[in-house]
Amino acid sequence: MKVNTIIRGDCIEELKKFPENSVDLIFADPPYNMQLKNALYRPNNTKVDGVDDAWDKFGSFSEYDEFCITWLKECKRILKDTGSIWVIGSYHNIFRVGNIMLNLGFWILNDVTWYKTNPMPNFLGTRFTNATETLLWCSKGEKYKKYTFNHKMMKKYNGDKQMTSVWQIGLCIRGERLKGDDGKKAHSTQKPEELLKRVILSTTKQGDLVLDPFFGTGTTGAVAKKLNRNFIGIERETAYITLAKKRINAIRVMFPEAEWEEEEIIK
Amino acid sequence: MKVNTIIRGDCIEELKKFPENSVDLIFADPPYNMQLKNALYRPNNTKVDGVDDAWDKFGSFSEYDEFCITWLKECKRILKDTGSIWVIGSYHNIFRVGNIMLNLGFWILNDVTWYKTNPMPNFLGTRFTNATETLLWCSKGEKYKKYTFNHKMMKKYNGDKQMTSVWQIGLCIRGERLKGDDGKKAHSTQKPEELLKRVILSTTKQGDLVLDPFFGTGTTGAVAKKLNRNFIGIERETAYITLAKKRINAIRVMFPEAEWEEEEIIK
DNA sequence: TATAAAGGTGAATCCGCAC
DNA sequence: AGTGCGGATTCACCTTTAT
Repeated sequence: MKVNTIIRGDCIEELKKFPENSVDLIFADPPYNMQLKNALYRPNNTKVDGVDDAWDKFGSFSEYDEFCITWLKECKRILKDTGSIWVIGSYHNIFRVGNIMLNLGFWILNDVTWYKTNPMPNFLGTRFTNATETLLWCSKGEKYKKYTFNHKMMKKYNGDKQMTSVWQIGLCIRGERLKGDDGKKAHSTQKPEELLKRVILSTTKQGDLVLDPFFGTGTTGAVAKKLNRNFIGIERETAYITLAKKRINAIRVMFPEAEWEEEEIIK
Repeated sequence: MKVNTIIRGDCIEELKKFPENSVDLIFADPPYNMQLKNALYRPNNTKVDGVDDAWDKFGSFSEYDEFCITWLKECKRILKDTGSIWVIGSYHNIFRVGNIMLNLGFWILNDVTWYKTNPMPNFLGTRFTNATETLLWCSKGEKYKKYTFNHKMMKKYNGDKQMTSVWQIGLCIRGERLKGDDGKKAHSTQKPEELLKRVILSTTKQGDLVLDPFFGTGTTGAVAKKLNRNFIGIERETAYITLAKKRINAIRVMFPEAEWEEEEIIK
């Protein structure tokens, strides 16, 4: 299988082509099915640039469920017994996704809270500021206990204290946020590299294969490369693929944390 | 309906006796179905006193689901159109509960993260420290928009900054933790009063009726009384009821925050 | 009496292998 | 599938005991 590449195509169709037990880690950032109805305005009357992409539209819960059941089933099939899977979502979709994953036999290891240091406030004062997204980290099933978890490395990364399931990380903004030719954000839901860094650093070894079925602008690939991991991305939209390729090819720097693992291997 | 009382009986049977549209707020802390298998020991060889109560045992996911569908349906029926419901859970159950609530038409307003300041570590280094529980705050449905939310009060309570969906609160320990005659914790999952304080303060008015279908040792009732709200608790176990009654009868002090609302009403 | 050391504990899906 | 055992493993508090 060719690695460090982006496959252009439909997520489900492409996942079906993977052999069983072939992937070490899956990171999935699926559509959230946000069900946004009306435009949202800030107090100063400027419009909030929300997620209204066609790919985030589903007709009903069951349509969204069907979609998730299908791609998650394929993920389970192609995941190695020692592998694990991460899925990120918000309250709009994570309870449906989590329920499906449990029904498919995935075994939840942690529900990690991405605690945003700079969330968008609730302008109308109708709710608490929605300051989190949730990452579900799961092994292939209850009996698969040999999943990779670099406990000591994450402890070191966290200042010699065991890392908790709450990760305080800022939104992906400014220089890190990819812009299109029009100067606007190229992807509506680009994730911060720090998030992927913790995911990949904690649950893979160097040389492992990381698969991202919703590759977008390639944050997973960029971080995998910086950490000496192999990656495969699946993405439908050519515009995203173009940006991701450019981004990943430009990477020359390695995160120093990638070397920490070597120490463990030598020891 | 008699308020400020504890009903002894089965949660579902008792909920069925409530009239429609009669309750302002529901706080539910249902069994989590933790599925604990073996004993767990700390590195110093002391045994962790885990949750092994009979009330937390369910035969299967579908058995647990059926239970939750039934009591949540009743909750929806008896909730006022201006009311809202909170359900707390961990990753063991919250994805099933959340999925069911969505299917029943509840409308998620926030998924609040209880970020524990002093969680129990993962002793064997097999996962991240599980540092959170999740509270789902929902209105009766998408079209019910007149739910109570004391935005200004919570902002004041939070040092004049809008409160976010992440609440850093310690575990219920020491003096606050109710003990039995044997000196051991009376209830295995007693919640901190600070958690209920934020729930009741933010989403009810003085004099409102708060219902807790899994009353336990009565944290909801105690906080409701301190905040000048009425409460009804449903609880099956006599031992818990005895403790809760004693606890609530002993309360003479009011949380000063209860008075804040009067200011709003006067204004 | 003051300070230090030791002990207790919390909604926890917490190991791996040999026999 | 169950049992037994060697070995690696923890954070923030507060309470109790020791120096």
